[in-house]
Formats: sequence, structure tokens, C-alpha cells
Amino acid sequence: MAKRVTASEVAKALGISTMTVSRALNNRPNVDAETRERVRETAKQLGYIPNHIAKSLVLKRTNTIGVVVPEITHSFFPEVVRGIEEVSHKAGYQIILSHSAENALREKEAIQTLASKQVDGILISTAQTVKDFQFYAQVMQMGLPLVFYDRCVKGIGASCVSIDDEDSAALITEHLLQHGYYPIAHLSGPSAVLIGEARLQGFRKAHEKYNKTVLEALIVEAGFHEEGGFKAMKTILDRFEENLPRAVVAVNDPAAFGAMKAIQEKGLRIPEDIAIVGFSDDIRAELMQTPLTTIRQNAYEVGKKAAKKLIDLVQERTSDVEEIVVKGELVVRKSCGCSG
Amino acid sequence: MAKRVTASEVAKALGISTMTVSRALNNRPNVDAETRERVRETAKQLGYIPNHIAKSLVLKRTNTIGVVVPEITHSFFPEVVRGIEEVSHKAGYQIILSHSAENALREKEAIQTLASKQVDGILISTAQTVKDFQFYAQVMQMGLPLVFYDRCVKGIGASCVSIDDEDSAALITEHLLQHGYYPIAHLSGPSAVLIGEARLQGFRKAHEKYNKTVLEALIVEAGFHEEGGFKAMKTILDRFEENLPRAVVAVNDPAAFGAMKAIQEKGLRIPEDIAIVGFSDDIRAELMQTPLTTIRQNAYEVGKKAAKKLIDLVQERTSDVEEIVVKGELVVRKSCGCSG
DNA sequence: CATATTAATGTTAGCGATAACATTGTCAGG
DNA sequence: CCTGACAATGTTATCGCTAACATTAATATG
Repeated sequence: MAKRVTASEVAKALGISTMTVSRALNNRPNVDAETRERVRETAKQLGYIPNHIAKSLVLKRTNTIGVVVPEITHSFFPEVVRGIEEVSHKAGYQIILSHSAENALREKEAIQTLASKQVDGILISTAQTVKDFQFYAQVMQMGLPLVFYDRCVKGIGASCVSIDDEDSAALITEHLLQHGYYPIAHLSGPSAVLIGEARLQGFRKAHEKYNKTVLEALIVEAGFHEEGGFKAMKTILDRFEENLPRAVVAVNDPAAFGAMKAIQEKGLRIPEDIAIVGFSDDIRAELMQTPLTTIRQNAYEVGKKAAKKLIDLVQERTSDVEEIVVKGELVVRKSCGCSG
Repeated sequence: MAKRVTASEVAKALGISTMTVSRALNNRPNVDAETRERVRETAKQLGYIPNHIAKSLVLKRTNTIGVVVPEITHSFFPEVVRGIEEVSHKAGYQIILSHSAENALREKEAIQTLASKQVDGILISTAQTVKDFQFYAQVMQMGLPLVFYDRCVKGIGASCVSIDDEDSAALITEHLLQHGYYPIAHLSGPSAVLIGEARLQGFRKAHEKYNKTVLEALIVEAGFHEEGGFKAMKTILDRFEENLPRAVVAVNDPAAFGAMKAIQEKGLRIPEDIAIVGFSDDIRAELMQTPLTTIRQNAYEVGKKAAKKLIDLVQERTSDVEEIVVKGELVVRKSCGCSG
């Protein structure tokens, strides 16, 4: 590697001390205006690039934050990253991106590597396989600020930015109830996953608000994927052939897509015979033959808020533990039959 | 920040020198097996995390590569990043992700910041507004390896990994010619952009191969977006009402979507009246009413190959300048009417 | 048994920057 | 003209680690 120009070389070229060069380039006071100018010029001419590594070693601050993403491809996360990058960039921070690939071990390694690289803070969305939440607490005890986004771990004193799943699920369910749909089926997520649980809670909450009974038999576990949605919906269609629900709330869009297929295969019309809504505004939602009513999750906003919170912590502008919620937005399309 | 445990504290705890600790933890030879074990144990017990910043300062190597992405949201790039991350991670490198947002100035700043942070190399896809290619050359002269991905800059001695646009465009055009479609229109990209140019070349090449004349009037600039495709197609439909082309090769999928809308508004059928193909396998391509025949670009592979090449350069396993090409894959769907 | 060899460990210096203190020089005020 | 105050600059030490050389102790060799 061709060696880089250092501050002391700039100093030597000008016959002054390294310290003055440092002061001049960092806009410190007590530097003669003319000296400053000469330093700047010489630095530029010699192609001086400050060595941020050396700086970091002294200052104990890297202006870098670590971001751990469980799944890069899922369109939600790139949006989050965009938000993170936007805010970080403005604040003068760079991001080191790590991919845990939903793997607890890789996630742990990633965090350690980030700590080793002395990032000023970490943004993380936990991998699905993570069991040992204690580790996060340890990291925080080391004085490394940690903020969760999207998938949060509560009770360890970490701030957290997420989509309000419960409220959003309530919102979309209310939308159906309000338009007279009842009874409503729910294709639920895997029972162990928090997100699925929250959405189910929202589904119930909406019913309470409207004084309607939730028909437990109409809650069928579908998981997060299309096939699960298809199967779950088939189960419902078969079991309640004579007494079909008027509408379906799916735990997410892919599950809804599967369900729509099942409904159509049965020769039923959407939304006339059965209305259906999803969750997460998958890119395909508006492209379906019958565009899907759903909840748009503002991933970009999640990223921005999480980054802002982390940087506030890093810069000790606050030390509050917050649970920040980004509201979901109801996107009404044809599949619920409410638009017009 | 709670201060971290350092190697010398581990050393002190054991009554040995820092150097021995360093050697033990880095698996250097000439360390007594028992000592090594004791060091490891004590380090673990004290919660020692090596300071990679200090290490980098000495070794002049950060095990970090910079990645500059012009556009995070476009699904192509997250896939590339996934490929980069995959290969980098395996080789023990982390990535600093920068977003140029298609802005030449931001891109330049990003590169400088990355250089300042002493990344071992940079992967970059140029922002569309970049004019000053000389800057890349300067970066390389500083001894900072640079590999372009997807959008390349030639002639400055940088390696480059890209989709073979010309061949892919030829491939999909040939597919149409082979099935008897002629004449064929082309909705081209912005004339200044290399990618568009390459695809047009491929379009021509296919015609040559089949001894067909390219009808220049049927080449209309559409740009990369839906509206442009719509307008360009309308122009063609209006101008050649009596003598419509049998098929259309769009510069990319969004342009194709716009064109499809124009065709349908005109009351024509796809593919019966006019066949159409796109480029890039947008996620929507297979979800259209008439699923779109297109070229699938293996972004993941681009990322992997680019990262591999860069790391090879960084580790001086090679110094060859290569132009690596990832082949596009023809995805035949209904819109070209050739499937069955 | 003296010396060469090697394994295990220690010591010193330095990576490139900045903090903290030290030194100069200049000018105002008595 | 001397002194105090302050601006401009320099010096030294240090961040945490590792390279390179130095030292010690143990073993081998003739």
C-alpha cells in the first residue's frame, strides 16, 4: 500500500508542529488565521487524509454505529437501514452493517465484533432464534448503548423502536367491524412469536371495543407464509362451509395471499363473499387482482427514530429508556370492500 | 462510558507481560500451552474485548471494507449487499455501508470518509450524477483497492463486476426473433447512461444475428421509469397505428409496465397483438395480470463476486484488473407468448 | 562440561492522532 | 520599562496494541 500522508508530514512541510496542524484542521481556536489557511492548503496539496483510526484511539469515539439486521432481503429492513443511514449521516456517523441471518450465534459474534471495533452504539433487531437475552444486558453494562428496532427485547433497560402491532391490528379489525363485517376470522402467526401475539391481541381489542364476541374457532394458526395462509383458510372454509365468516384478518400479507388463493379456489368472491385484510403492505399487495387492504409499516421511520434515539444516547443528550412506537397506517384497497 | 478491560490489565492480573497476552490470544507460536490457557481464561473472566482500533493502528489494516450504494431501496442493491456481506463475513471482514443517494457529492464525501476510516478496500456502484471519474483513479493511487459493481467505470484500471447487459438484451431479443416476432420496437434508457446503451447494443446484435434490420423509428427513449415507458409506448402506438411492431423490448421492467398500460388502454392484447419483454425481474413482473417475460439479474452473485475480487486484491492474492460478468437469466412468462 | 539452539517471555518503540501542560511572544496598563 | 494577560505555538505523554529485538531458561550436541 502506498503510504498515506500524515499530519506530521504536513507539519514538517510547513516547519511547524503536528499539534498546530491538528488544531488548524479541526477548527480549534487559538490558531492564527493565516497559519490555518496555510495548513489547509498544504494538507490539500499533499493529499492529506486524517487517520480516523488514530483519532478514535485517542478520543475513544469512532463516530460509527453498528447495525445488526436479521434479514437483509426482506424489503422492510432495507427501508429501516435507509432511515438509519439518513439520520446517522446527518449526525456525522457511519454505519457498520452486520447480518445475523436470523442466527443467534452469528448475532452474538456480530455484536462482539462491533464492540471490538469500538462502535459508539448498536442498533439491533433480534434474530428469531435468540434465547439468551442476558447477553444484551451485558453489552449495555459495558457502556455500549443499545437500541432495539422492530423486534424488541423488553425488561433489560434498552430503548426500543417498533411498529405498534397491537394498535395496528386493532385499527384494521375495527375498520372491518365498523363496516358491519362480523364474524371475522383471524389467521394468526406462530404462537410463540411476539408479533403474532400482539396482532392477535389487537384483533381481540377491536372486538371488545365493538362489543362483539371473538369466535375462538375462527382463530387458526397460519404462520407468516403463503402456504400457511392457504392451509389455514382452507381449514376455515371447510369447517364453516355453512356459516362462513364475513371477513378475515390475516397476520401478514403473505398469509393473506395464501388465503385469497384458497378463497378463490373455493369459487368465492373477494370482497363480496369474504373480505380480507393483511398486514405489512407487501409490495405485491396493491398488485393483486383484488388489491389487498393492509397496514403500512413505516420502516423508514422506524430506522430514523431508532438512529436518532441511539445517537442521543451516544451523545449523552438523554439517558431515558424509551419505547418508541411508530404507528401503522391503514391502507384501504379493494379486498375489504369498504372503499366505495 | 464504563471503561473497557485492556490487554495489559489481563497481563497484570496474571503477572505476565502484555506481549504474552497478545501472543496467547492471537494464537501465535512460542507460547506455553498452559500460559495460553490461563490467559484465555482470565481474559474471558475479566470480560476482555480486544480493541480492534488499536490493533488497526499498528497493523495498518482494519478488516473492514467500505460499500457505497447509490440507492438502498431498489431491491437490486440489498441483494448485492447480502452477497457482499456473505463473502466478507466468511473472510473476516466487516462492511461499512454508505449511501450516496445518487448524489455525486455525497459519494465523494463517502469515499473520503471511508478512506479516513482506513477501510481496506471499497466496493462502489457509481451514482448517476457522477462526472469526475478522475477521483476514483486518485483513490486507487492512494493504494486503496477499488472494485466497481453493477455500474462500472472503465479505463481507470479498476476491476468491475456487472451484469452483462448487452448479452442479456441480445438474449431476450433473440428469444423474440426466434419465435418469429418482427419488427420489434425498443423502449430505450436515457441515452447518456451506459446500461441503457449496452441494452440497445444487445438489441441490435440480436437483429444482426438473425439478419434482420433494426427499424430505427421503433427505438424510442423511455428512461427507466413507468411513466416514460407509458409515454414512449403511446408514441409508438400512435405513430405506427397501421403498422404496429409485433413485439417490444423495454429497457427495464418499470418501463415495460408503463408500456403494458399504454397497450391495454389502446385495447390491444398482450401478447396476442403485441408481445413485450422487460429487463431486471422486478418483483412485480410475475404478479402482473400478464406476467412479464424478463431477464433476471443475479444481484446476489454480483455482490459475492465483487466482494471476492476486492478481498483478493486487499490480500494481494492477485493484482489483475478484471471485468467480471454475471450472466443474466431469461425468465419466460406469458407476456412474450412463447411459453406454450 | 561448554556452547549452540531453541522455546518462552520480556522490553522498547512506535502506529497517528490529541489532551494537557509548557513555552514563547506580543501588547496593554501602570 | 516592567509585568500580567492572553494568543499562538510547541512538547510530552498517552490511547491499546503489536513488531522487532533482547533476555532468560531449558535442552541438545559434541
